[in-house]
Amino acid sequence: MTDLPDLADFDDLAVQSDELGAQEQAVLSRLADADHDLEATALASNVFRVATAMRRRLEQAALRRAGLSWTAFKVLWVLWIWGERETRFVAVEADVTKGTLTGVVDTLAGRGLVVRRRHDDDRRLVSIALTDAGHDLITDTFPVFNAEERAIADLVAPDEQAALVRGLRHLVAALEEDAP
Amino acid sequence: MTDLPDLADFDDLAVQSDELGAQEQAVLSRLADADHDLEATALASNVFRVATAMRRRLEQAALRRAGLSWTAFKVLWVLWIWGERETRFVAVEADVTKGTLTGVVDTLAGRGLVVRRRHDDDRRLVSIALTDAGHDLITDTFPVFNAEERAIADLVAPDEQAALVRGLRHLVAALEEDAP
DNA sequence: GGGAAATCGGTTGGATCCAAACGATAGGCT
DNA sequence: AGCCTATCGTTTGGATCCAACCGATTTCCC
Repeated sequence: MTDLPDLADFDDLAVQSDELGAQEQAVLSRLADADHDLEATALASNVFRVATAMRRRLEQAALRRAGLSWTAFKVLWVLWIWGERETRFVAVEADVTKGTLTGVVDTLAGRGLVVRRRHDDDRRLVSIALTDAGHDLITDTFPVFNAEERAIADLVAPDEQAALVRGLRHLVAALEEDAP
Repeated sequence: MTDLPDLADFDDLAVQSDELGAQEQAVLSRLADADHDLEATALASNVFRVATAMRRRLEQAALRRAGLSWTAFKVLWVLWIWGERETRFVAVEADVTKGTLTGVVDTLAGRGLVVRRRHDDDRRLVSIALTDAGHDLITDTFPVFNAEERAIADLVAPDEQAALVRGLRHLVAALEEDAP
């Protein structure tokens, strides 16, 4: 097989702006002549790149030391915010399926961070609550997490940050309203 | 145990704007008195909510029918954009670890969608390429995926979409530059 | 030429993640 | 009272996901 080119070989691709990363440049090259919507791709791909980079930073800076996965943290946080809640509610708030939540709660319960309680009257329902250890862990971890959120937010100017939040809220609302 | 409150019980929480969802309202209630940066939380949480909702829509509308997971699709797409590439390159572009990529490529190779080739000269290296079947699948799937990206982008006004993309690109660049 | 360090892709162990199905339970209707 | 439908949380099967580690290979230095 012939020698494979280096990524740097693509620096000479025509671009719309020097803001674009190499991946977007390659996409332009590949798709520009075709019936593809690059602006739409730009929105989606940049949302995902931001989300992935932010999550990685937050996991490294705040969750690793606490030994928490992303979703485990979200579950503790939802219970901290809302108090003892039923499984179906926590799954919605943590944005995972009930099946996934069962597994994550198994892990947290195994560490003594949460407990499950069967509902007295409707025995289909199970509620989940933080233990003292779980409460201590989330109150220790959240400030570190929030400080890193602040550090990330400070990477852009205040007015741009506000504009981003506004636009993202509009998009979230529209996505949730437009859901089938 | 006492009756657990309904989610609707929280509608009376004081809020900054009727744009806020119930979760942001609960966060305000819980955290507003404490040493927490809600604006920073707003940026991060809205990025993640948009990313999760978009991914769900794109998976439902375009990837499910093709039987592709999110990362499987990304791998096919990266190989389609860049051509045959080494494992280390594809892992970076698809934004997963080499270990994860190995598993995903196992799955795709098992379906006859990609092949692995050992490098002639440097026998540490393995490159991955689309098969004809893989090429057909990505060229069939991507237009559907892109149309859904367009439908999502059209949920906000063109000027707001442009502002979002610009802000997100700045944040991506800043995050990647600020990485340790 | 030989040894040390670095890199590569893959393996290990354990956790997450989903859709679909299941058993248990509740509510409505006849 | 009995049957049917719906809901709940869990289980199943299989895929993804990571950090850490491993064997194989390459490169560099003495």
